[in-house]
Amino acid sequence: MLSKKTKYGIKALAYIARKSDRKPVQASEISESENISQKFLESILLELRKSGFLGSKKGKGGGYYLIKEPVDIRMTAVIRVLEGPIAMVPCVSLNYYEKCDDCPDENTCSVHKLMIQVRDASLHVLGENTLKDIAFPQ
Amino acid sequence: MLSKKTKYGIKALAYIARKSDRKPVQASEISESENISQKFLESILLELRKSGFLGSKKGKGGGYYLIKEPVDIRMTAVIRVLEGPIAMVPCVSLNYYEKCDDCPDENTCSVHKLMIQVRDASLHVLGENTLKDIAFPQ
DNA sequence: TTAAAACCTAGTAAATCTATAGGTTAATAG
DNA sequence: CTATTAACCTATAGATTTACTAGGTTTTAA
Repeated sequence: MLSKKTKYGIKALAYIARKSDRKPVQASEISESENISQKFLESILLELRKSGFLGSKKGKGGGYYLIKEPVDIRMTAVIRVLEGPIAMVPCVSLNYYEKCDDCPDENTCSVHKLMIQVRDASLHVLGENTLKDIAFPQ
Repeated sequence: MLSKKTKYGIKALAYIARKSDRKPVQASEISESENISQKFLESILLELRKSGFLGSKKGKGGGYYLIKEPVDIRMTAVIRVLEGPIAMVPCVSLNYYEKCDDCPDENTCSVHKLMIQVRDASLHVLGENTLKDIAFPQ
């Protein structure tokens, strides 16, 4: 399951992307428009800034703005930052690999092979979709 | 993320499927062989029995056995019973649909369309794979 | 009659999620 | 220079979920 944090984060990025003029967008505006608790959203936007998706400007007229073009932001990258691994088990995660306690050998694990397939399928979808695709659906 | 419960459940089913003679398999045997806490495993096997995947026999020589052929057990069905929805958000779940609090209109939600694609990709993989495929990998 | 194994109920420690509270700092407008 | 705005920061807390554990009861076979 996708956490609310990730969901809100994606929605916020899409909202900012849709405001094509490069003027900063305030957290309060996104919060109201997307029905997200403002304080919670602030922490998410902060995280997105720290991880290099957003820039920010303080004070009056300040807010958040995209640093890269929407077409250059893959959804894999966004989800990895906000949610963590895309894989359903750590032992098949490319970016957050962890060995399972219970498995002596991954190659003979019945779950392992299946989860690699699921991971690759998700990875394909999320890697093909960029922020542009989700902010401006056709 | 896949819960341990689901992971253990799949491993247990695969273990039982591999014992091709139809004699009941004890929880203790699976527990030892697959490194799963026995009590926890018992509760999982019980759930799998109640949901129609396994039959059971009490007393000495008792245990759990498959009710259907492995080839007739899709991984979608197993995961839905143990884990719940396959979709990453309830609003795109086929079997566990729920409306989002924050979304006035799903059709204009940027996350919605993306998550439908992810769901369909996962559904395809999990629907193509049966217990036979994961118990007897080639 | 004894042992084995499924079955049942309850509880619990730890982690995670979803925020909220209450401020500080920096930038802008007047 | 001052007031206002909005990002930034730290801490905390309630709710939920996860991953078990404890301690039994019931059924079956030898």
